[in-house]
Amino acid sequence: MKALEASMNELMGFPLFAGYNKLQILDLCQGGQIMTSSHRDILFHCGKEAHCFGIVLSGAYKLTKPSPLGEDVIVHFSTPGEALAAFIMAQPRPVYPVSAIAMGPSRFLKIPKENYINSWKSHPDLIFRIQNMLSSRMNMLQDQKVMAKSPLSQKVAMLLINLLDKDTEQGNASIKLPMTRKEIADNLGASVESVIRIMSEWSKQGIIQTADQQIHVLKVDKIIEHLNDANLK
Amino acid sequence: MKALEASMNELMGFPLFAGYNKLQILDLCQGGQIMTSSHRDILFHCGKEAHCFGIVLSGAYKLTKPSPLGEDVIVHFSTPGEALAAFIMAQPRPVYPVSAIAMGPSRFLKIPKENYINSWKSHPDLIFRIQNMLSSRMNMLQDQKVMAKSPLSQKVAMLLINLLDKDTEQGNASIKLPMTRKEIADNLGASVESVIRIMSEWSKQGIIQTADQQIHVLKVDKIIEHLNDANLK
DNA sequence: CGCTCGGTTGATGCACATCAAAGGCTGTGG
DNA sequence: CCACAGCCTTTGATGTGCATCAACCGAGCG
Repeated sequence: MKALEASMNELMGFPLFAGYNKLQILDLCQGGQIMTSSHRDILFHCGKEAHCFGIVLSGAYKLTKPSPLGEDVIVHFSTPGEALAAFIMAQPRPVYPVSAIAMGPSRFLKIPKENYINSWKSHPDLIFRIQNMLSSRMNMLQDQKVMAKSPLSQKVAMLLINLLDKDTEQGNASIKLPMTRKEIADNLGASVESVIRIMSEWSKQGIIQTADQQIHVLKVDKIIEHLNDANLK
Repeated sequence: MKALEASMNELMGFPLFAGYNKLQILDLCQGGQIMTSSHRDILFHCGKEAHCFGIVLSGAYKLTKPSPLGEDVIVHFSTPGEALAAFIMAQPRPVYPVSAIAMGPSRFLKIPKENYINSWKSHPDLIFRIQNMLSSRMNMLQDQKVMAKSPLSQKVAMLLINLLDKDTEQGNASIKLPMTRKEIADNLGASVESVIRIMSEWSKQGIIQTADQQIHVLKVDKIIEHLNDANLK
């Protein structure tokens, strides 16, 4: 738990706080703490009562939920600038619907629930931005649901596209967060082996390339093409 | 499009407006129209610009989205009291992310977008209720995602439980909306035939019973048991 | 050096989708 | 009033995408 000031630059860069000045942000985040997590550290547990919400500062967190079969399913990947658990603060006695686990070293600004109910509530524009975040996350979930009957390779393609950083330069792009095949599988509801079979095929074809947990997409158009193609492979 | 007054009783009964009086509700809904839909009427189309949001008054609507394979996937079933498209009103130029189609005769209160941005926005409690609706819908989507690897029969069981009306009397309950097996399949990302095979088995065992599109669950505990059971069937 | 973790590959089987065919039911138009 | 077209349900036969099981390898690490 370090000083809030130190991360002010990051905070001011996030769309969530666009147009707010330093003082306003300090007020909104007062009493907040900066949590630094190592790889696989757990930020909060699914099912526990939620006293805080917060914002991802750096790195990434995966949001997981235990399946009836014991293994954890990854519901969402959260990247810097995203708000976590803000959506449930409006409930009388909120409970985390998922667990949050760090993927590599990450940092998180943890803010007390009271702030949301007191100061955030009186900023309708802020609440609207939260609402937009939430609705865009729901959209992603719906899009995934729509692909339920598509072949696994298309689901993988979709996931890659969604996670791509937009610094595309001539059809070349990469995914910032360190992601294992298992995590991809856990997100898609598939088995590791199946994901590997698909992705190593793409590696051979030079469409993607993995180095040190970082996935680079060399031929974005090929992936998109695959996404739209009716014929599988 | 009938007078708003006529449906005031319904509106006042919804949790969304709990604690609000007639005048306040009239103000919030001013300029609204009551749409009456017949079976399979389309309320709005996925992809069209959204000038209105609204509230389901009676009957039910299914929210669908076209899949890459052409067929429509059902993303959600909306029942009376639920708000539709309210979540996206905060966007500068909102577009319906799904289509809404009536299941049997239904009624819908259609409210202009401006109301949300003007009058609704200044009622933080109202916005919080909307946010809670949205987050509970997202929870359902997440729960479904978690069951991705479970056998189909458990997914069907889960769906039935979620749709059950809570007027349970000695393990007997029923689902209000008229639902075909195809709609269940379209919601679960399965084929009609598979759903039928599962449900007719349950019918034979006297666990459920269908009459005139209404599904009655005679032995709720059996369904719940099936949901938790590790062994499939 | 044993350990865990991530990736990879092959063999086998099963839960579903798919295809096909048929009967009941409702509404619609000639 | 009958014919016809849709829609919903059902049942059986056949095929397949992917899970599962079982190994094995290389790399980082205490």
